[in-house]
Amino acid sequence: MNLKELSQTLGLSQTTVSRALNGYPEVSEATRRRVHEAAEQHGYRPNARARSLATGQSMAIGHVLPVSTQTELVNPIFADFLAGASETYSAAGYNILLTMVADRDETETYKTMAAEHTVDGVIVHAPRVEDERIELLTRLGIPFVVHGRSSRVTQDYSWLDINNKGAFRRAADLLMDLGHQRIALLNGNAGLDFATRRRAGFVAALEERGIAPDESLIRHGDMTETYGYTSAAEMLRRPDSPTAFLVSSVIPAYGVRRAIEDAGLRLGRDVSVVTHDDVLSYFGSGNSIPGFTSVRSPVREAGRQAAEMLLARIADPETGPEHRLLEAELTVGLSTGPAPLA
Amino acid sequence: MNLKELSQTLGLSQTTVSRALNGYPEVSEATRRRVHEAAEQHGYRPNARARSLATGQSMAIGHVLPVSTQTELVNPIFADFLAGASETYSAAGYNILLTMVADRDETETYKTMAAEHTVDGVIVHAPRVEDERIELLTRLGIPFVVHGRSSRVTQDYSWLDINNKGAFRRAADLLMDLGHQRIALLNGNAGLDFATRRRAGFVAALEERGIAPDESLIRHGDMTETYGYTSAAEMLRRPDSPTAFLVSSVIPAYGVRRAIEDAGLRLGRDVSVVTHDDVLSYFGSGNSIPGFTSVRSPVREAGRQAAEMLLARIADPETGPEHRLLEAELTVGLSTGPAPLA
DNA sequence: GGCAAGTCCCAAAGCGCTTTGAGTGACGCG
DNA sequence: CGCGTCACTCAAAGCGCTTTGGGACTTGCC
Repeated sequence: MNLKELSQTLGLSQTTVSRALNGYPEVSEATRRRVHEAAEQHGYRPNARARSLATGQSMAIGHVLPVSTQTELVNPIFADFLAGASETYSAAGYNILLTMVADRDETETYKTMAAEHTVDGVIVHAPRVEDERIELLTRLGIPFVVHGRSSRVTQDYSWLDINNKGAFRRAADLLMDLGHQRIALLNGNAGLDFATRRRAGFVAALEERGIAPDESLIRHGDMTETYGYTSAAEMLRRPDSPTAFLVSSVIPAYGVRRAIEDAGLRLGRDVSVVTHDDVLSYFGSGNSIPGFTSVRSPVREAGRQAAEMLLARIADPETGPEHRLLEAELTVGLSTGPAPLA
Repeated sequence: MNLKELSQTLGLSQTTVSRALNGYPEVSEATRRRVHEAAEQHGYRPNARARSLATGQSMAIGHVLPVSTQTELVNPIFADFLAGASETYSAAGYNILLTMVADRDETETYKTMAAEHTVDGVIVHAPRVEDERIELLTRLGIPFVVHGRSSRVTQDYSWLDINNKGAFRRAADLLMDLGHQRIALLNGNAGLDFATRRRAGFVAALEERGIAPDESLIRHGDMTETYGYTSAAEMLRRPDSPTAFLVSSVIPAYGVRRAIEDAGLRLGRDVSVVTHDDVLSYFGSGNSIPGFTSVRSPVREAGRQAAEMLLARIADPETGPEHRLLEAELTVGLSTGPAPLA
């Protein structure tokens, strides 16, 4: 059943039926009701392709997820972020157009999206310190919101980020308050903006207390369990092993935990761990005592809000860029304790 | 730049330009080259919306991911599955249209997709034992492939599954070979088909050796870390606590591990754990010794293959349904050992 | 009663592409 | 030289919707 057929059965023109369905005021209430009933009865829904062509809107938002070239890793936080965004979209009738590409092919994907008009807007994930995508999207004229920020980009753009620097500064402060002096940082991939900010927060906290950060205790890498395990195992073998770890995600934190236990040490007593936890739904602490002390931020909520910001920009491109900084909260769990006496 | 403009600059008709670009034989090589060069130079790409309307294909595949109503959980294996599928799609010019909905709203989503012609095909995720979506999609005439199976559906349909029953039978056999008699099963959500099959494999293995399965040692639930932790903690407090756990995913397995350690026991010595591991990229064991003994199956590869099957069906709807059963492999890690003497 | 304003509805023109059906010119052959 | 065949190219008709620009018919007011 298409519009033509529906209007014929109703004895009305396509115009009137279309207007009735789309809530235009030029249609009497009686007609509108008739039309709605007939549409309901025949199961009529406007063909999305035709509608898109006519309106010029595709009612789809592009999400381009980078797949790490090294480990083929898809960061699991994306699933929760998308779940949040999806709520906002479906309420507004938008769909998610998902593309997963090796990170170096991303710009090509955006160009295609722009040229083929496949999406009405884009969320930029995992921005790098210097990210050419922002300039590219601006040039292409596609509305976008960045999940995170790109420190070295000078132009103004919409972003939603969590206070990574503040979060890691506080986490480091907590550990130092507990007496820890040798703290390792297992960070995300170098080049990613959030990793840089976390590192900056960590380093700032140390330096404030007159501790020189030890480069050999700072690592960057894809946030896998193995990364956490191997890094921690190696560091714990050293004579001057760290007494605490600050870990960028709960997944490698589990690896760190495994390394600690393998070394015959006890988590929270011999070695402390603070993790950044993006409140992943499958690690939800439910009603049990939280395993890890962590700085947590609600990814799902971030997804919801980023989507809102984007839809607002699409609806009114005139409004200037918007910025939102979400704070992470520090939750003390069982993985931290006073530094052991040397 | 659209087709009309491009053809004008070239002094050709739209037909010829379109044909040249789409590789039809009626165009001379010289003309084709000229057209391609001009397209390249002006950055012309056909408008996807217009093309879709004209061809009747939307070049998008729908993936409807269920979000658990209880825990708001998005199963993280989807990320890897999608990454695999995405490879196949992008090679063929297809996009992923992602929808995340509370599991009970799924049928509505499919109806909308069918009525609005938003997708050319669909992958069905997380099928239940009795899943009305299969009948619905058949009726709607949307090509689909099920990732998993639905045991009580009698009609024939395309699916790609792993041998869940066989995998859990072998895992249980391994544990019993090691002398374990009291084995707990932390399964996925009841009602999900794979959970039923895993349970069946587990129960069959036990009964083959004359062991009556103890219902109080079998649990169903969303596969979170907390689920693993609380279930195991509770079971380990009992006087007749299990000496081994068979866990449906690596995430709750980490919870089980935590419970074991909290109880002052040692994993792999006092208590054994075998987990089903979907080879999640972020748990990639890399070059470290695998932490858990596990039955593993390559989700990413499953995504790739399921996508291939679907595209084949779309290309030629005449071919009958296809079935693929992938085997899981049993990898022995450090989490299993002989049953402790009573 | 006449006119303006309001209400409701319509025909037709796009949106940018693919594809049908036809036409034109060049060429080879008898 | 005339005719049939290729090899290319074209104009125009959709695809199914939205939206412009009116038109017809009521109603209200002077």
